[in-house]
Amino acid sequence: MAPDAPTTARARVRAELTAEIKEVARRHLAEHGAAGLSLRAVAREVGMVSSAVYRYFPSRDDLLTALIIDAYDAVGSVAEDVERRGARTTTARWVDLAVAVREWAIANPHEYALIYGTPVPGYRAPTDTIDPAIRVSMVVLRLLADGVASGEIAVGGDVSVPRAVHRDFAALRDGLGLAIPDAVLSRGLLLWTHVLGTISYEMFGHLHGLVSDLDAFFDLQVRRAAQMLVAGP
Amino acid sequence: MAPDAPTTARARVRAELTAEIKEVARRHLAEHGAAGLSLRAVAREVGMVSSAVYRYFPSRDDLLTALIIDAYDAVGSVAEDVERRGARTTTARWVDLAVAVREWAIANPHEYALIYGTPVPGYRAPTDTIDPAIRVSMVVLRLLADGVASGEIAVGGDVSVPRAVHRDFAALRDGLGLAIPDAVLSRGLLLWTHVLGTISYEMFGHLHGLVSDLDAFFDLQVRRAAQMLVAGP
DNA sequence: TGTACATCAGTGAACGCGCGTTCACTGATGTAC
DNA sequence: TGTACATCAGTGAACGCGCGTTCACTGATGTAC
Repeated sequence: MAPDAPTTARARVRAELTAEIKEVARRHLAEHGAAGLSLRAVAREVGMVSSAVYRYFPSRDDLLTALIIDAYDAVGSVAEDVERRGARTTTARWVDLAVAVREWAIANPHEYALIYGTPVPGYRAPTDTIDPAIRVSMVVLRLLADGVASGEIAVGGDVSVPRAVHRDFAALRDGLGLAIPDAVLSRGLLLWTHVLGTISYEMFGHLHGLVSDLDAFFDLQVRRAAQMLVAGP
Repeated sequence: MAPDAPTTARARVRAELTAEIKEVARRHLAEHGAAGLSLRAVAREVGMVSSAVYRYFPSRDDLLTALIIDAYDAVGSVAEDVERRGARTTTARWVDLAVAVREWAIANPHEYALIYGTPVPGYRAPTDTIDPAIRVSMVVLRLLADGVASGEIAVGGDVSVPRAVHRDFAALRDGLGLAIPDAVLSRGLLLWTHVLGTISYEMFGHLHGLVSDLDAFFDLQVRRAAQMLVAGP
């Protein structure tokens, strides 16, 4: 988190205020959405004049970027923490991971929307967001590789993957040094997309009126996804 | 579409202008997002003074509601049209349906975001949106029922569904008069969520840099989903 | 340890902009007799 | 077919608001000698 322990009093206050601005901005995000995030309103609540915020963030977009990075890091470390909690079966890991991500989303709906919802119009994500953005995916991919290595995930037979997709899969596999056959990669991505799709469906209100016990529904669907993952093909 | 053929010249002009306002608003939506949709900007482009728009839509939210209903109706009729194009195998219908929805999304990215992305903050959808909203789901559910009836979809054995979820599934089934066992309903929803999840992933930029041939990737994933759907359990 | 200077945080005013919505009004279109 | 009246579309000004960003400035904190 902190790159260096702040030495001087001024540096310490600066770090604290930066954190406070982000904290208030996160709350405003929750109330008015990303497009309605206003520097002036944040400044008002922090107790600064609006121009003072520019000492901390050079523009509104930079503040937004900081929030996006924090959100990716938050859900990323949630995922990593779950994985650290002991080595169990592939299906149990899958279910725990999905449940943890959903719980984070429910606890932080607007931060979820910020990273998995509609992109903020006019906003171009800088390259700083790439590394935090892939942390969750990395956890999923390691889970797939472990499952293949342990034999829990049945690789399955003849899945013909188009050449272009095979190249993408190979690049992903080799770039990360993870041994995941095309068939498993395809299946894993399919089922993980389902997990995030279900969370989005729930968060964005599409299950309203259809599903009454959302916890039970999610649990059921994620367990079935885990079964499909290991069963093959 | 039109509830009644407009009789008088005034009524005809009114219908035309209402359509034109929506058309311009749709374009603005595409450029600035839902939160940035401005009545004044739309009025300016239509060539009216801003207050004149209030003759057609009583508020900004009503204009937004009209756009949301139109978007649901557009993708709904795309789905229904695909289904009307002859009766074939369940897997072929599934793939065609998914591909058609994705093509609509690519052609109308901001209308897709409007209905499947982050909800507009502060906007509460009125009940008028419910019926158009479920058209696509209805097509999917009919496809599941047909697949079960024809025997193409293997029902599979012992899927234990929690009581609460079973009640929701039963309500859905009975409300629509479609014979879809719990196991198939669960699997169908799981895989359809994957389809929309993959489309959202692509539309919202999460596959950028990972997948180069998006058409081939989507095609592969959707075919695999179709196989999983019919295979059971 | 003390002083001189540089750096930084925060102020307050201003620029120029856009927004949704209301209201009294003019003039055109439609309707009833 | 012609006239009197009601309805409707569109105008233009106004209200009250909020926004991001810049800039010259004061005063406090940190640093080098």
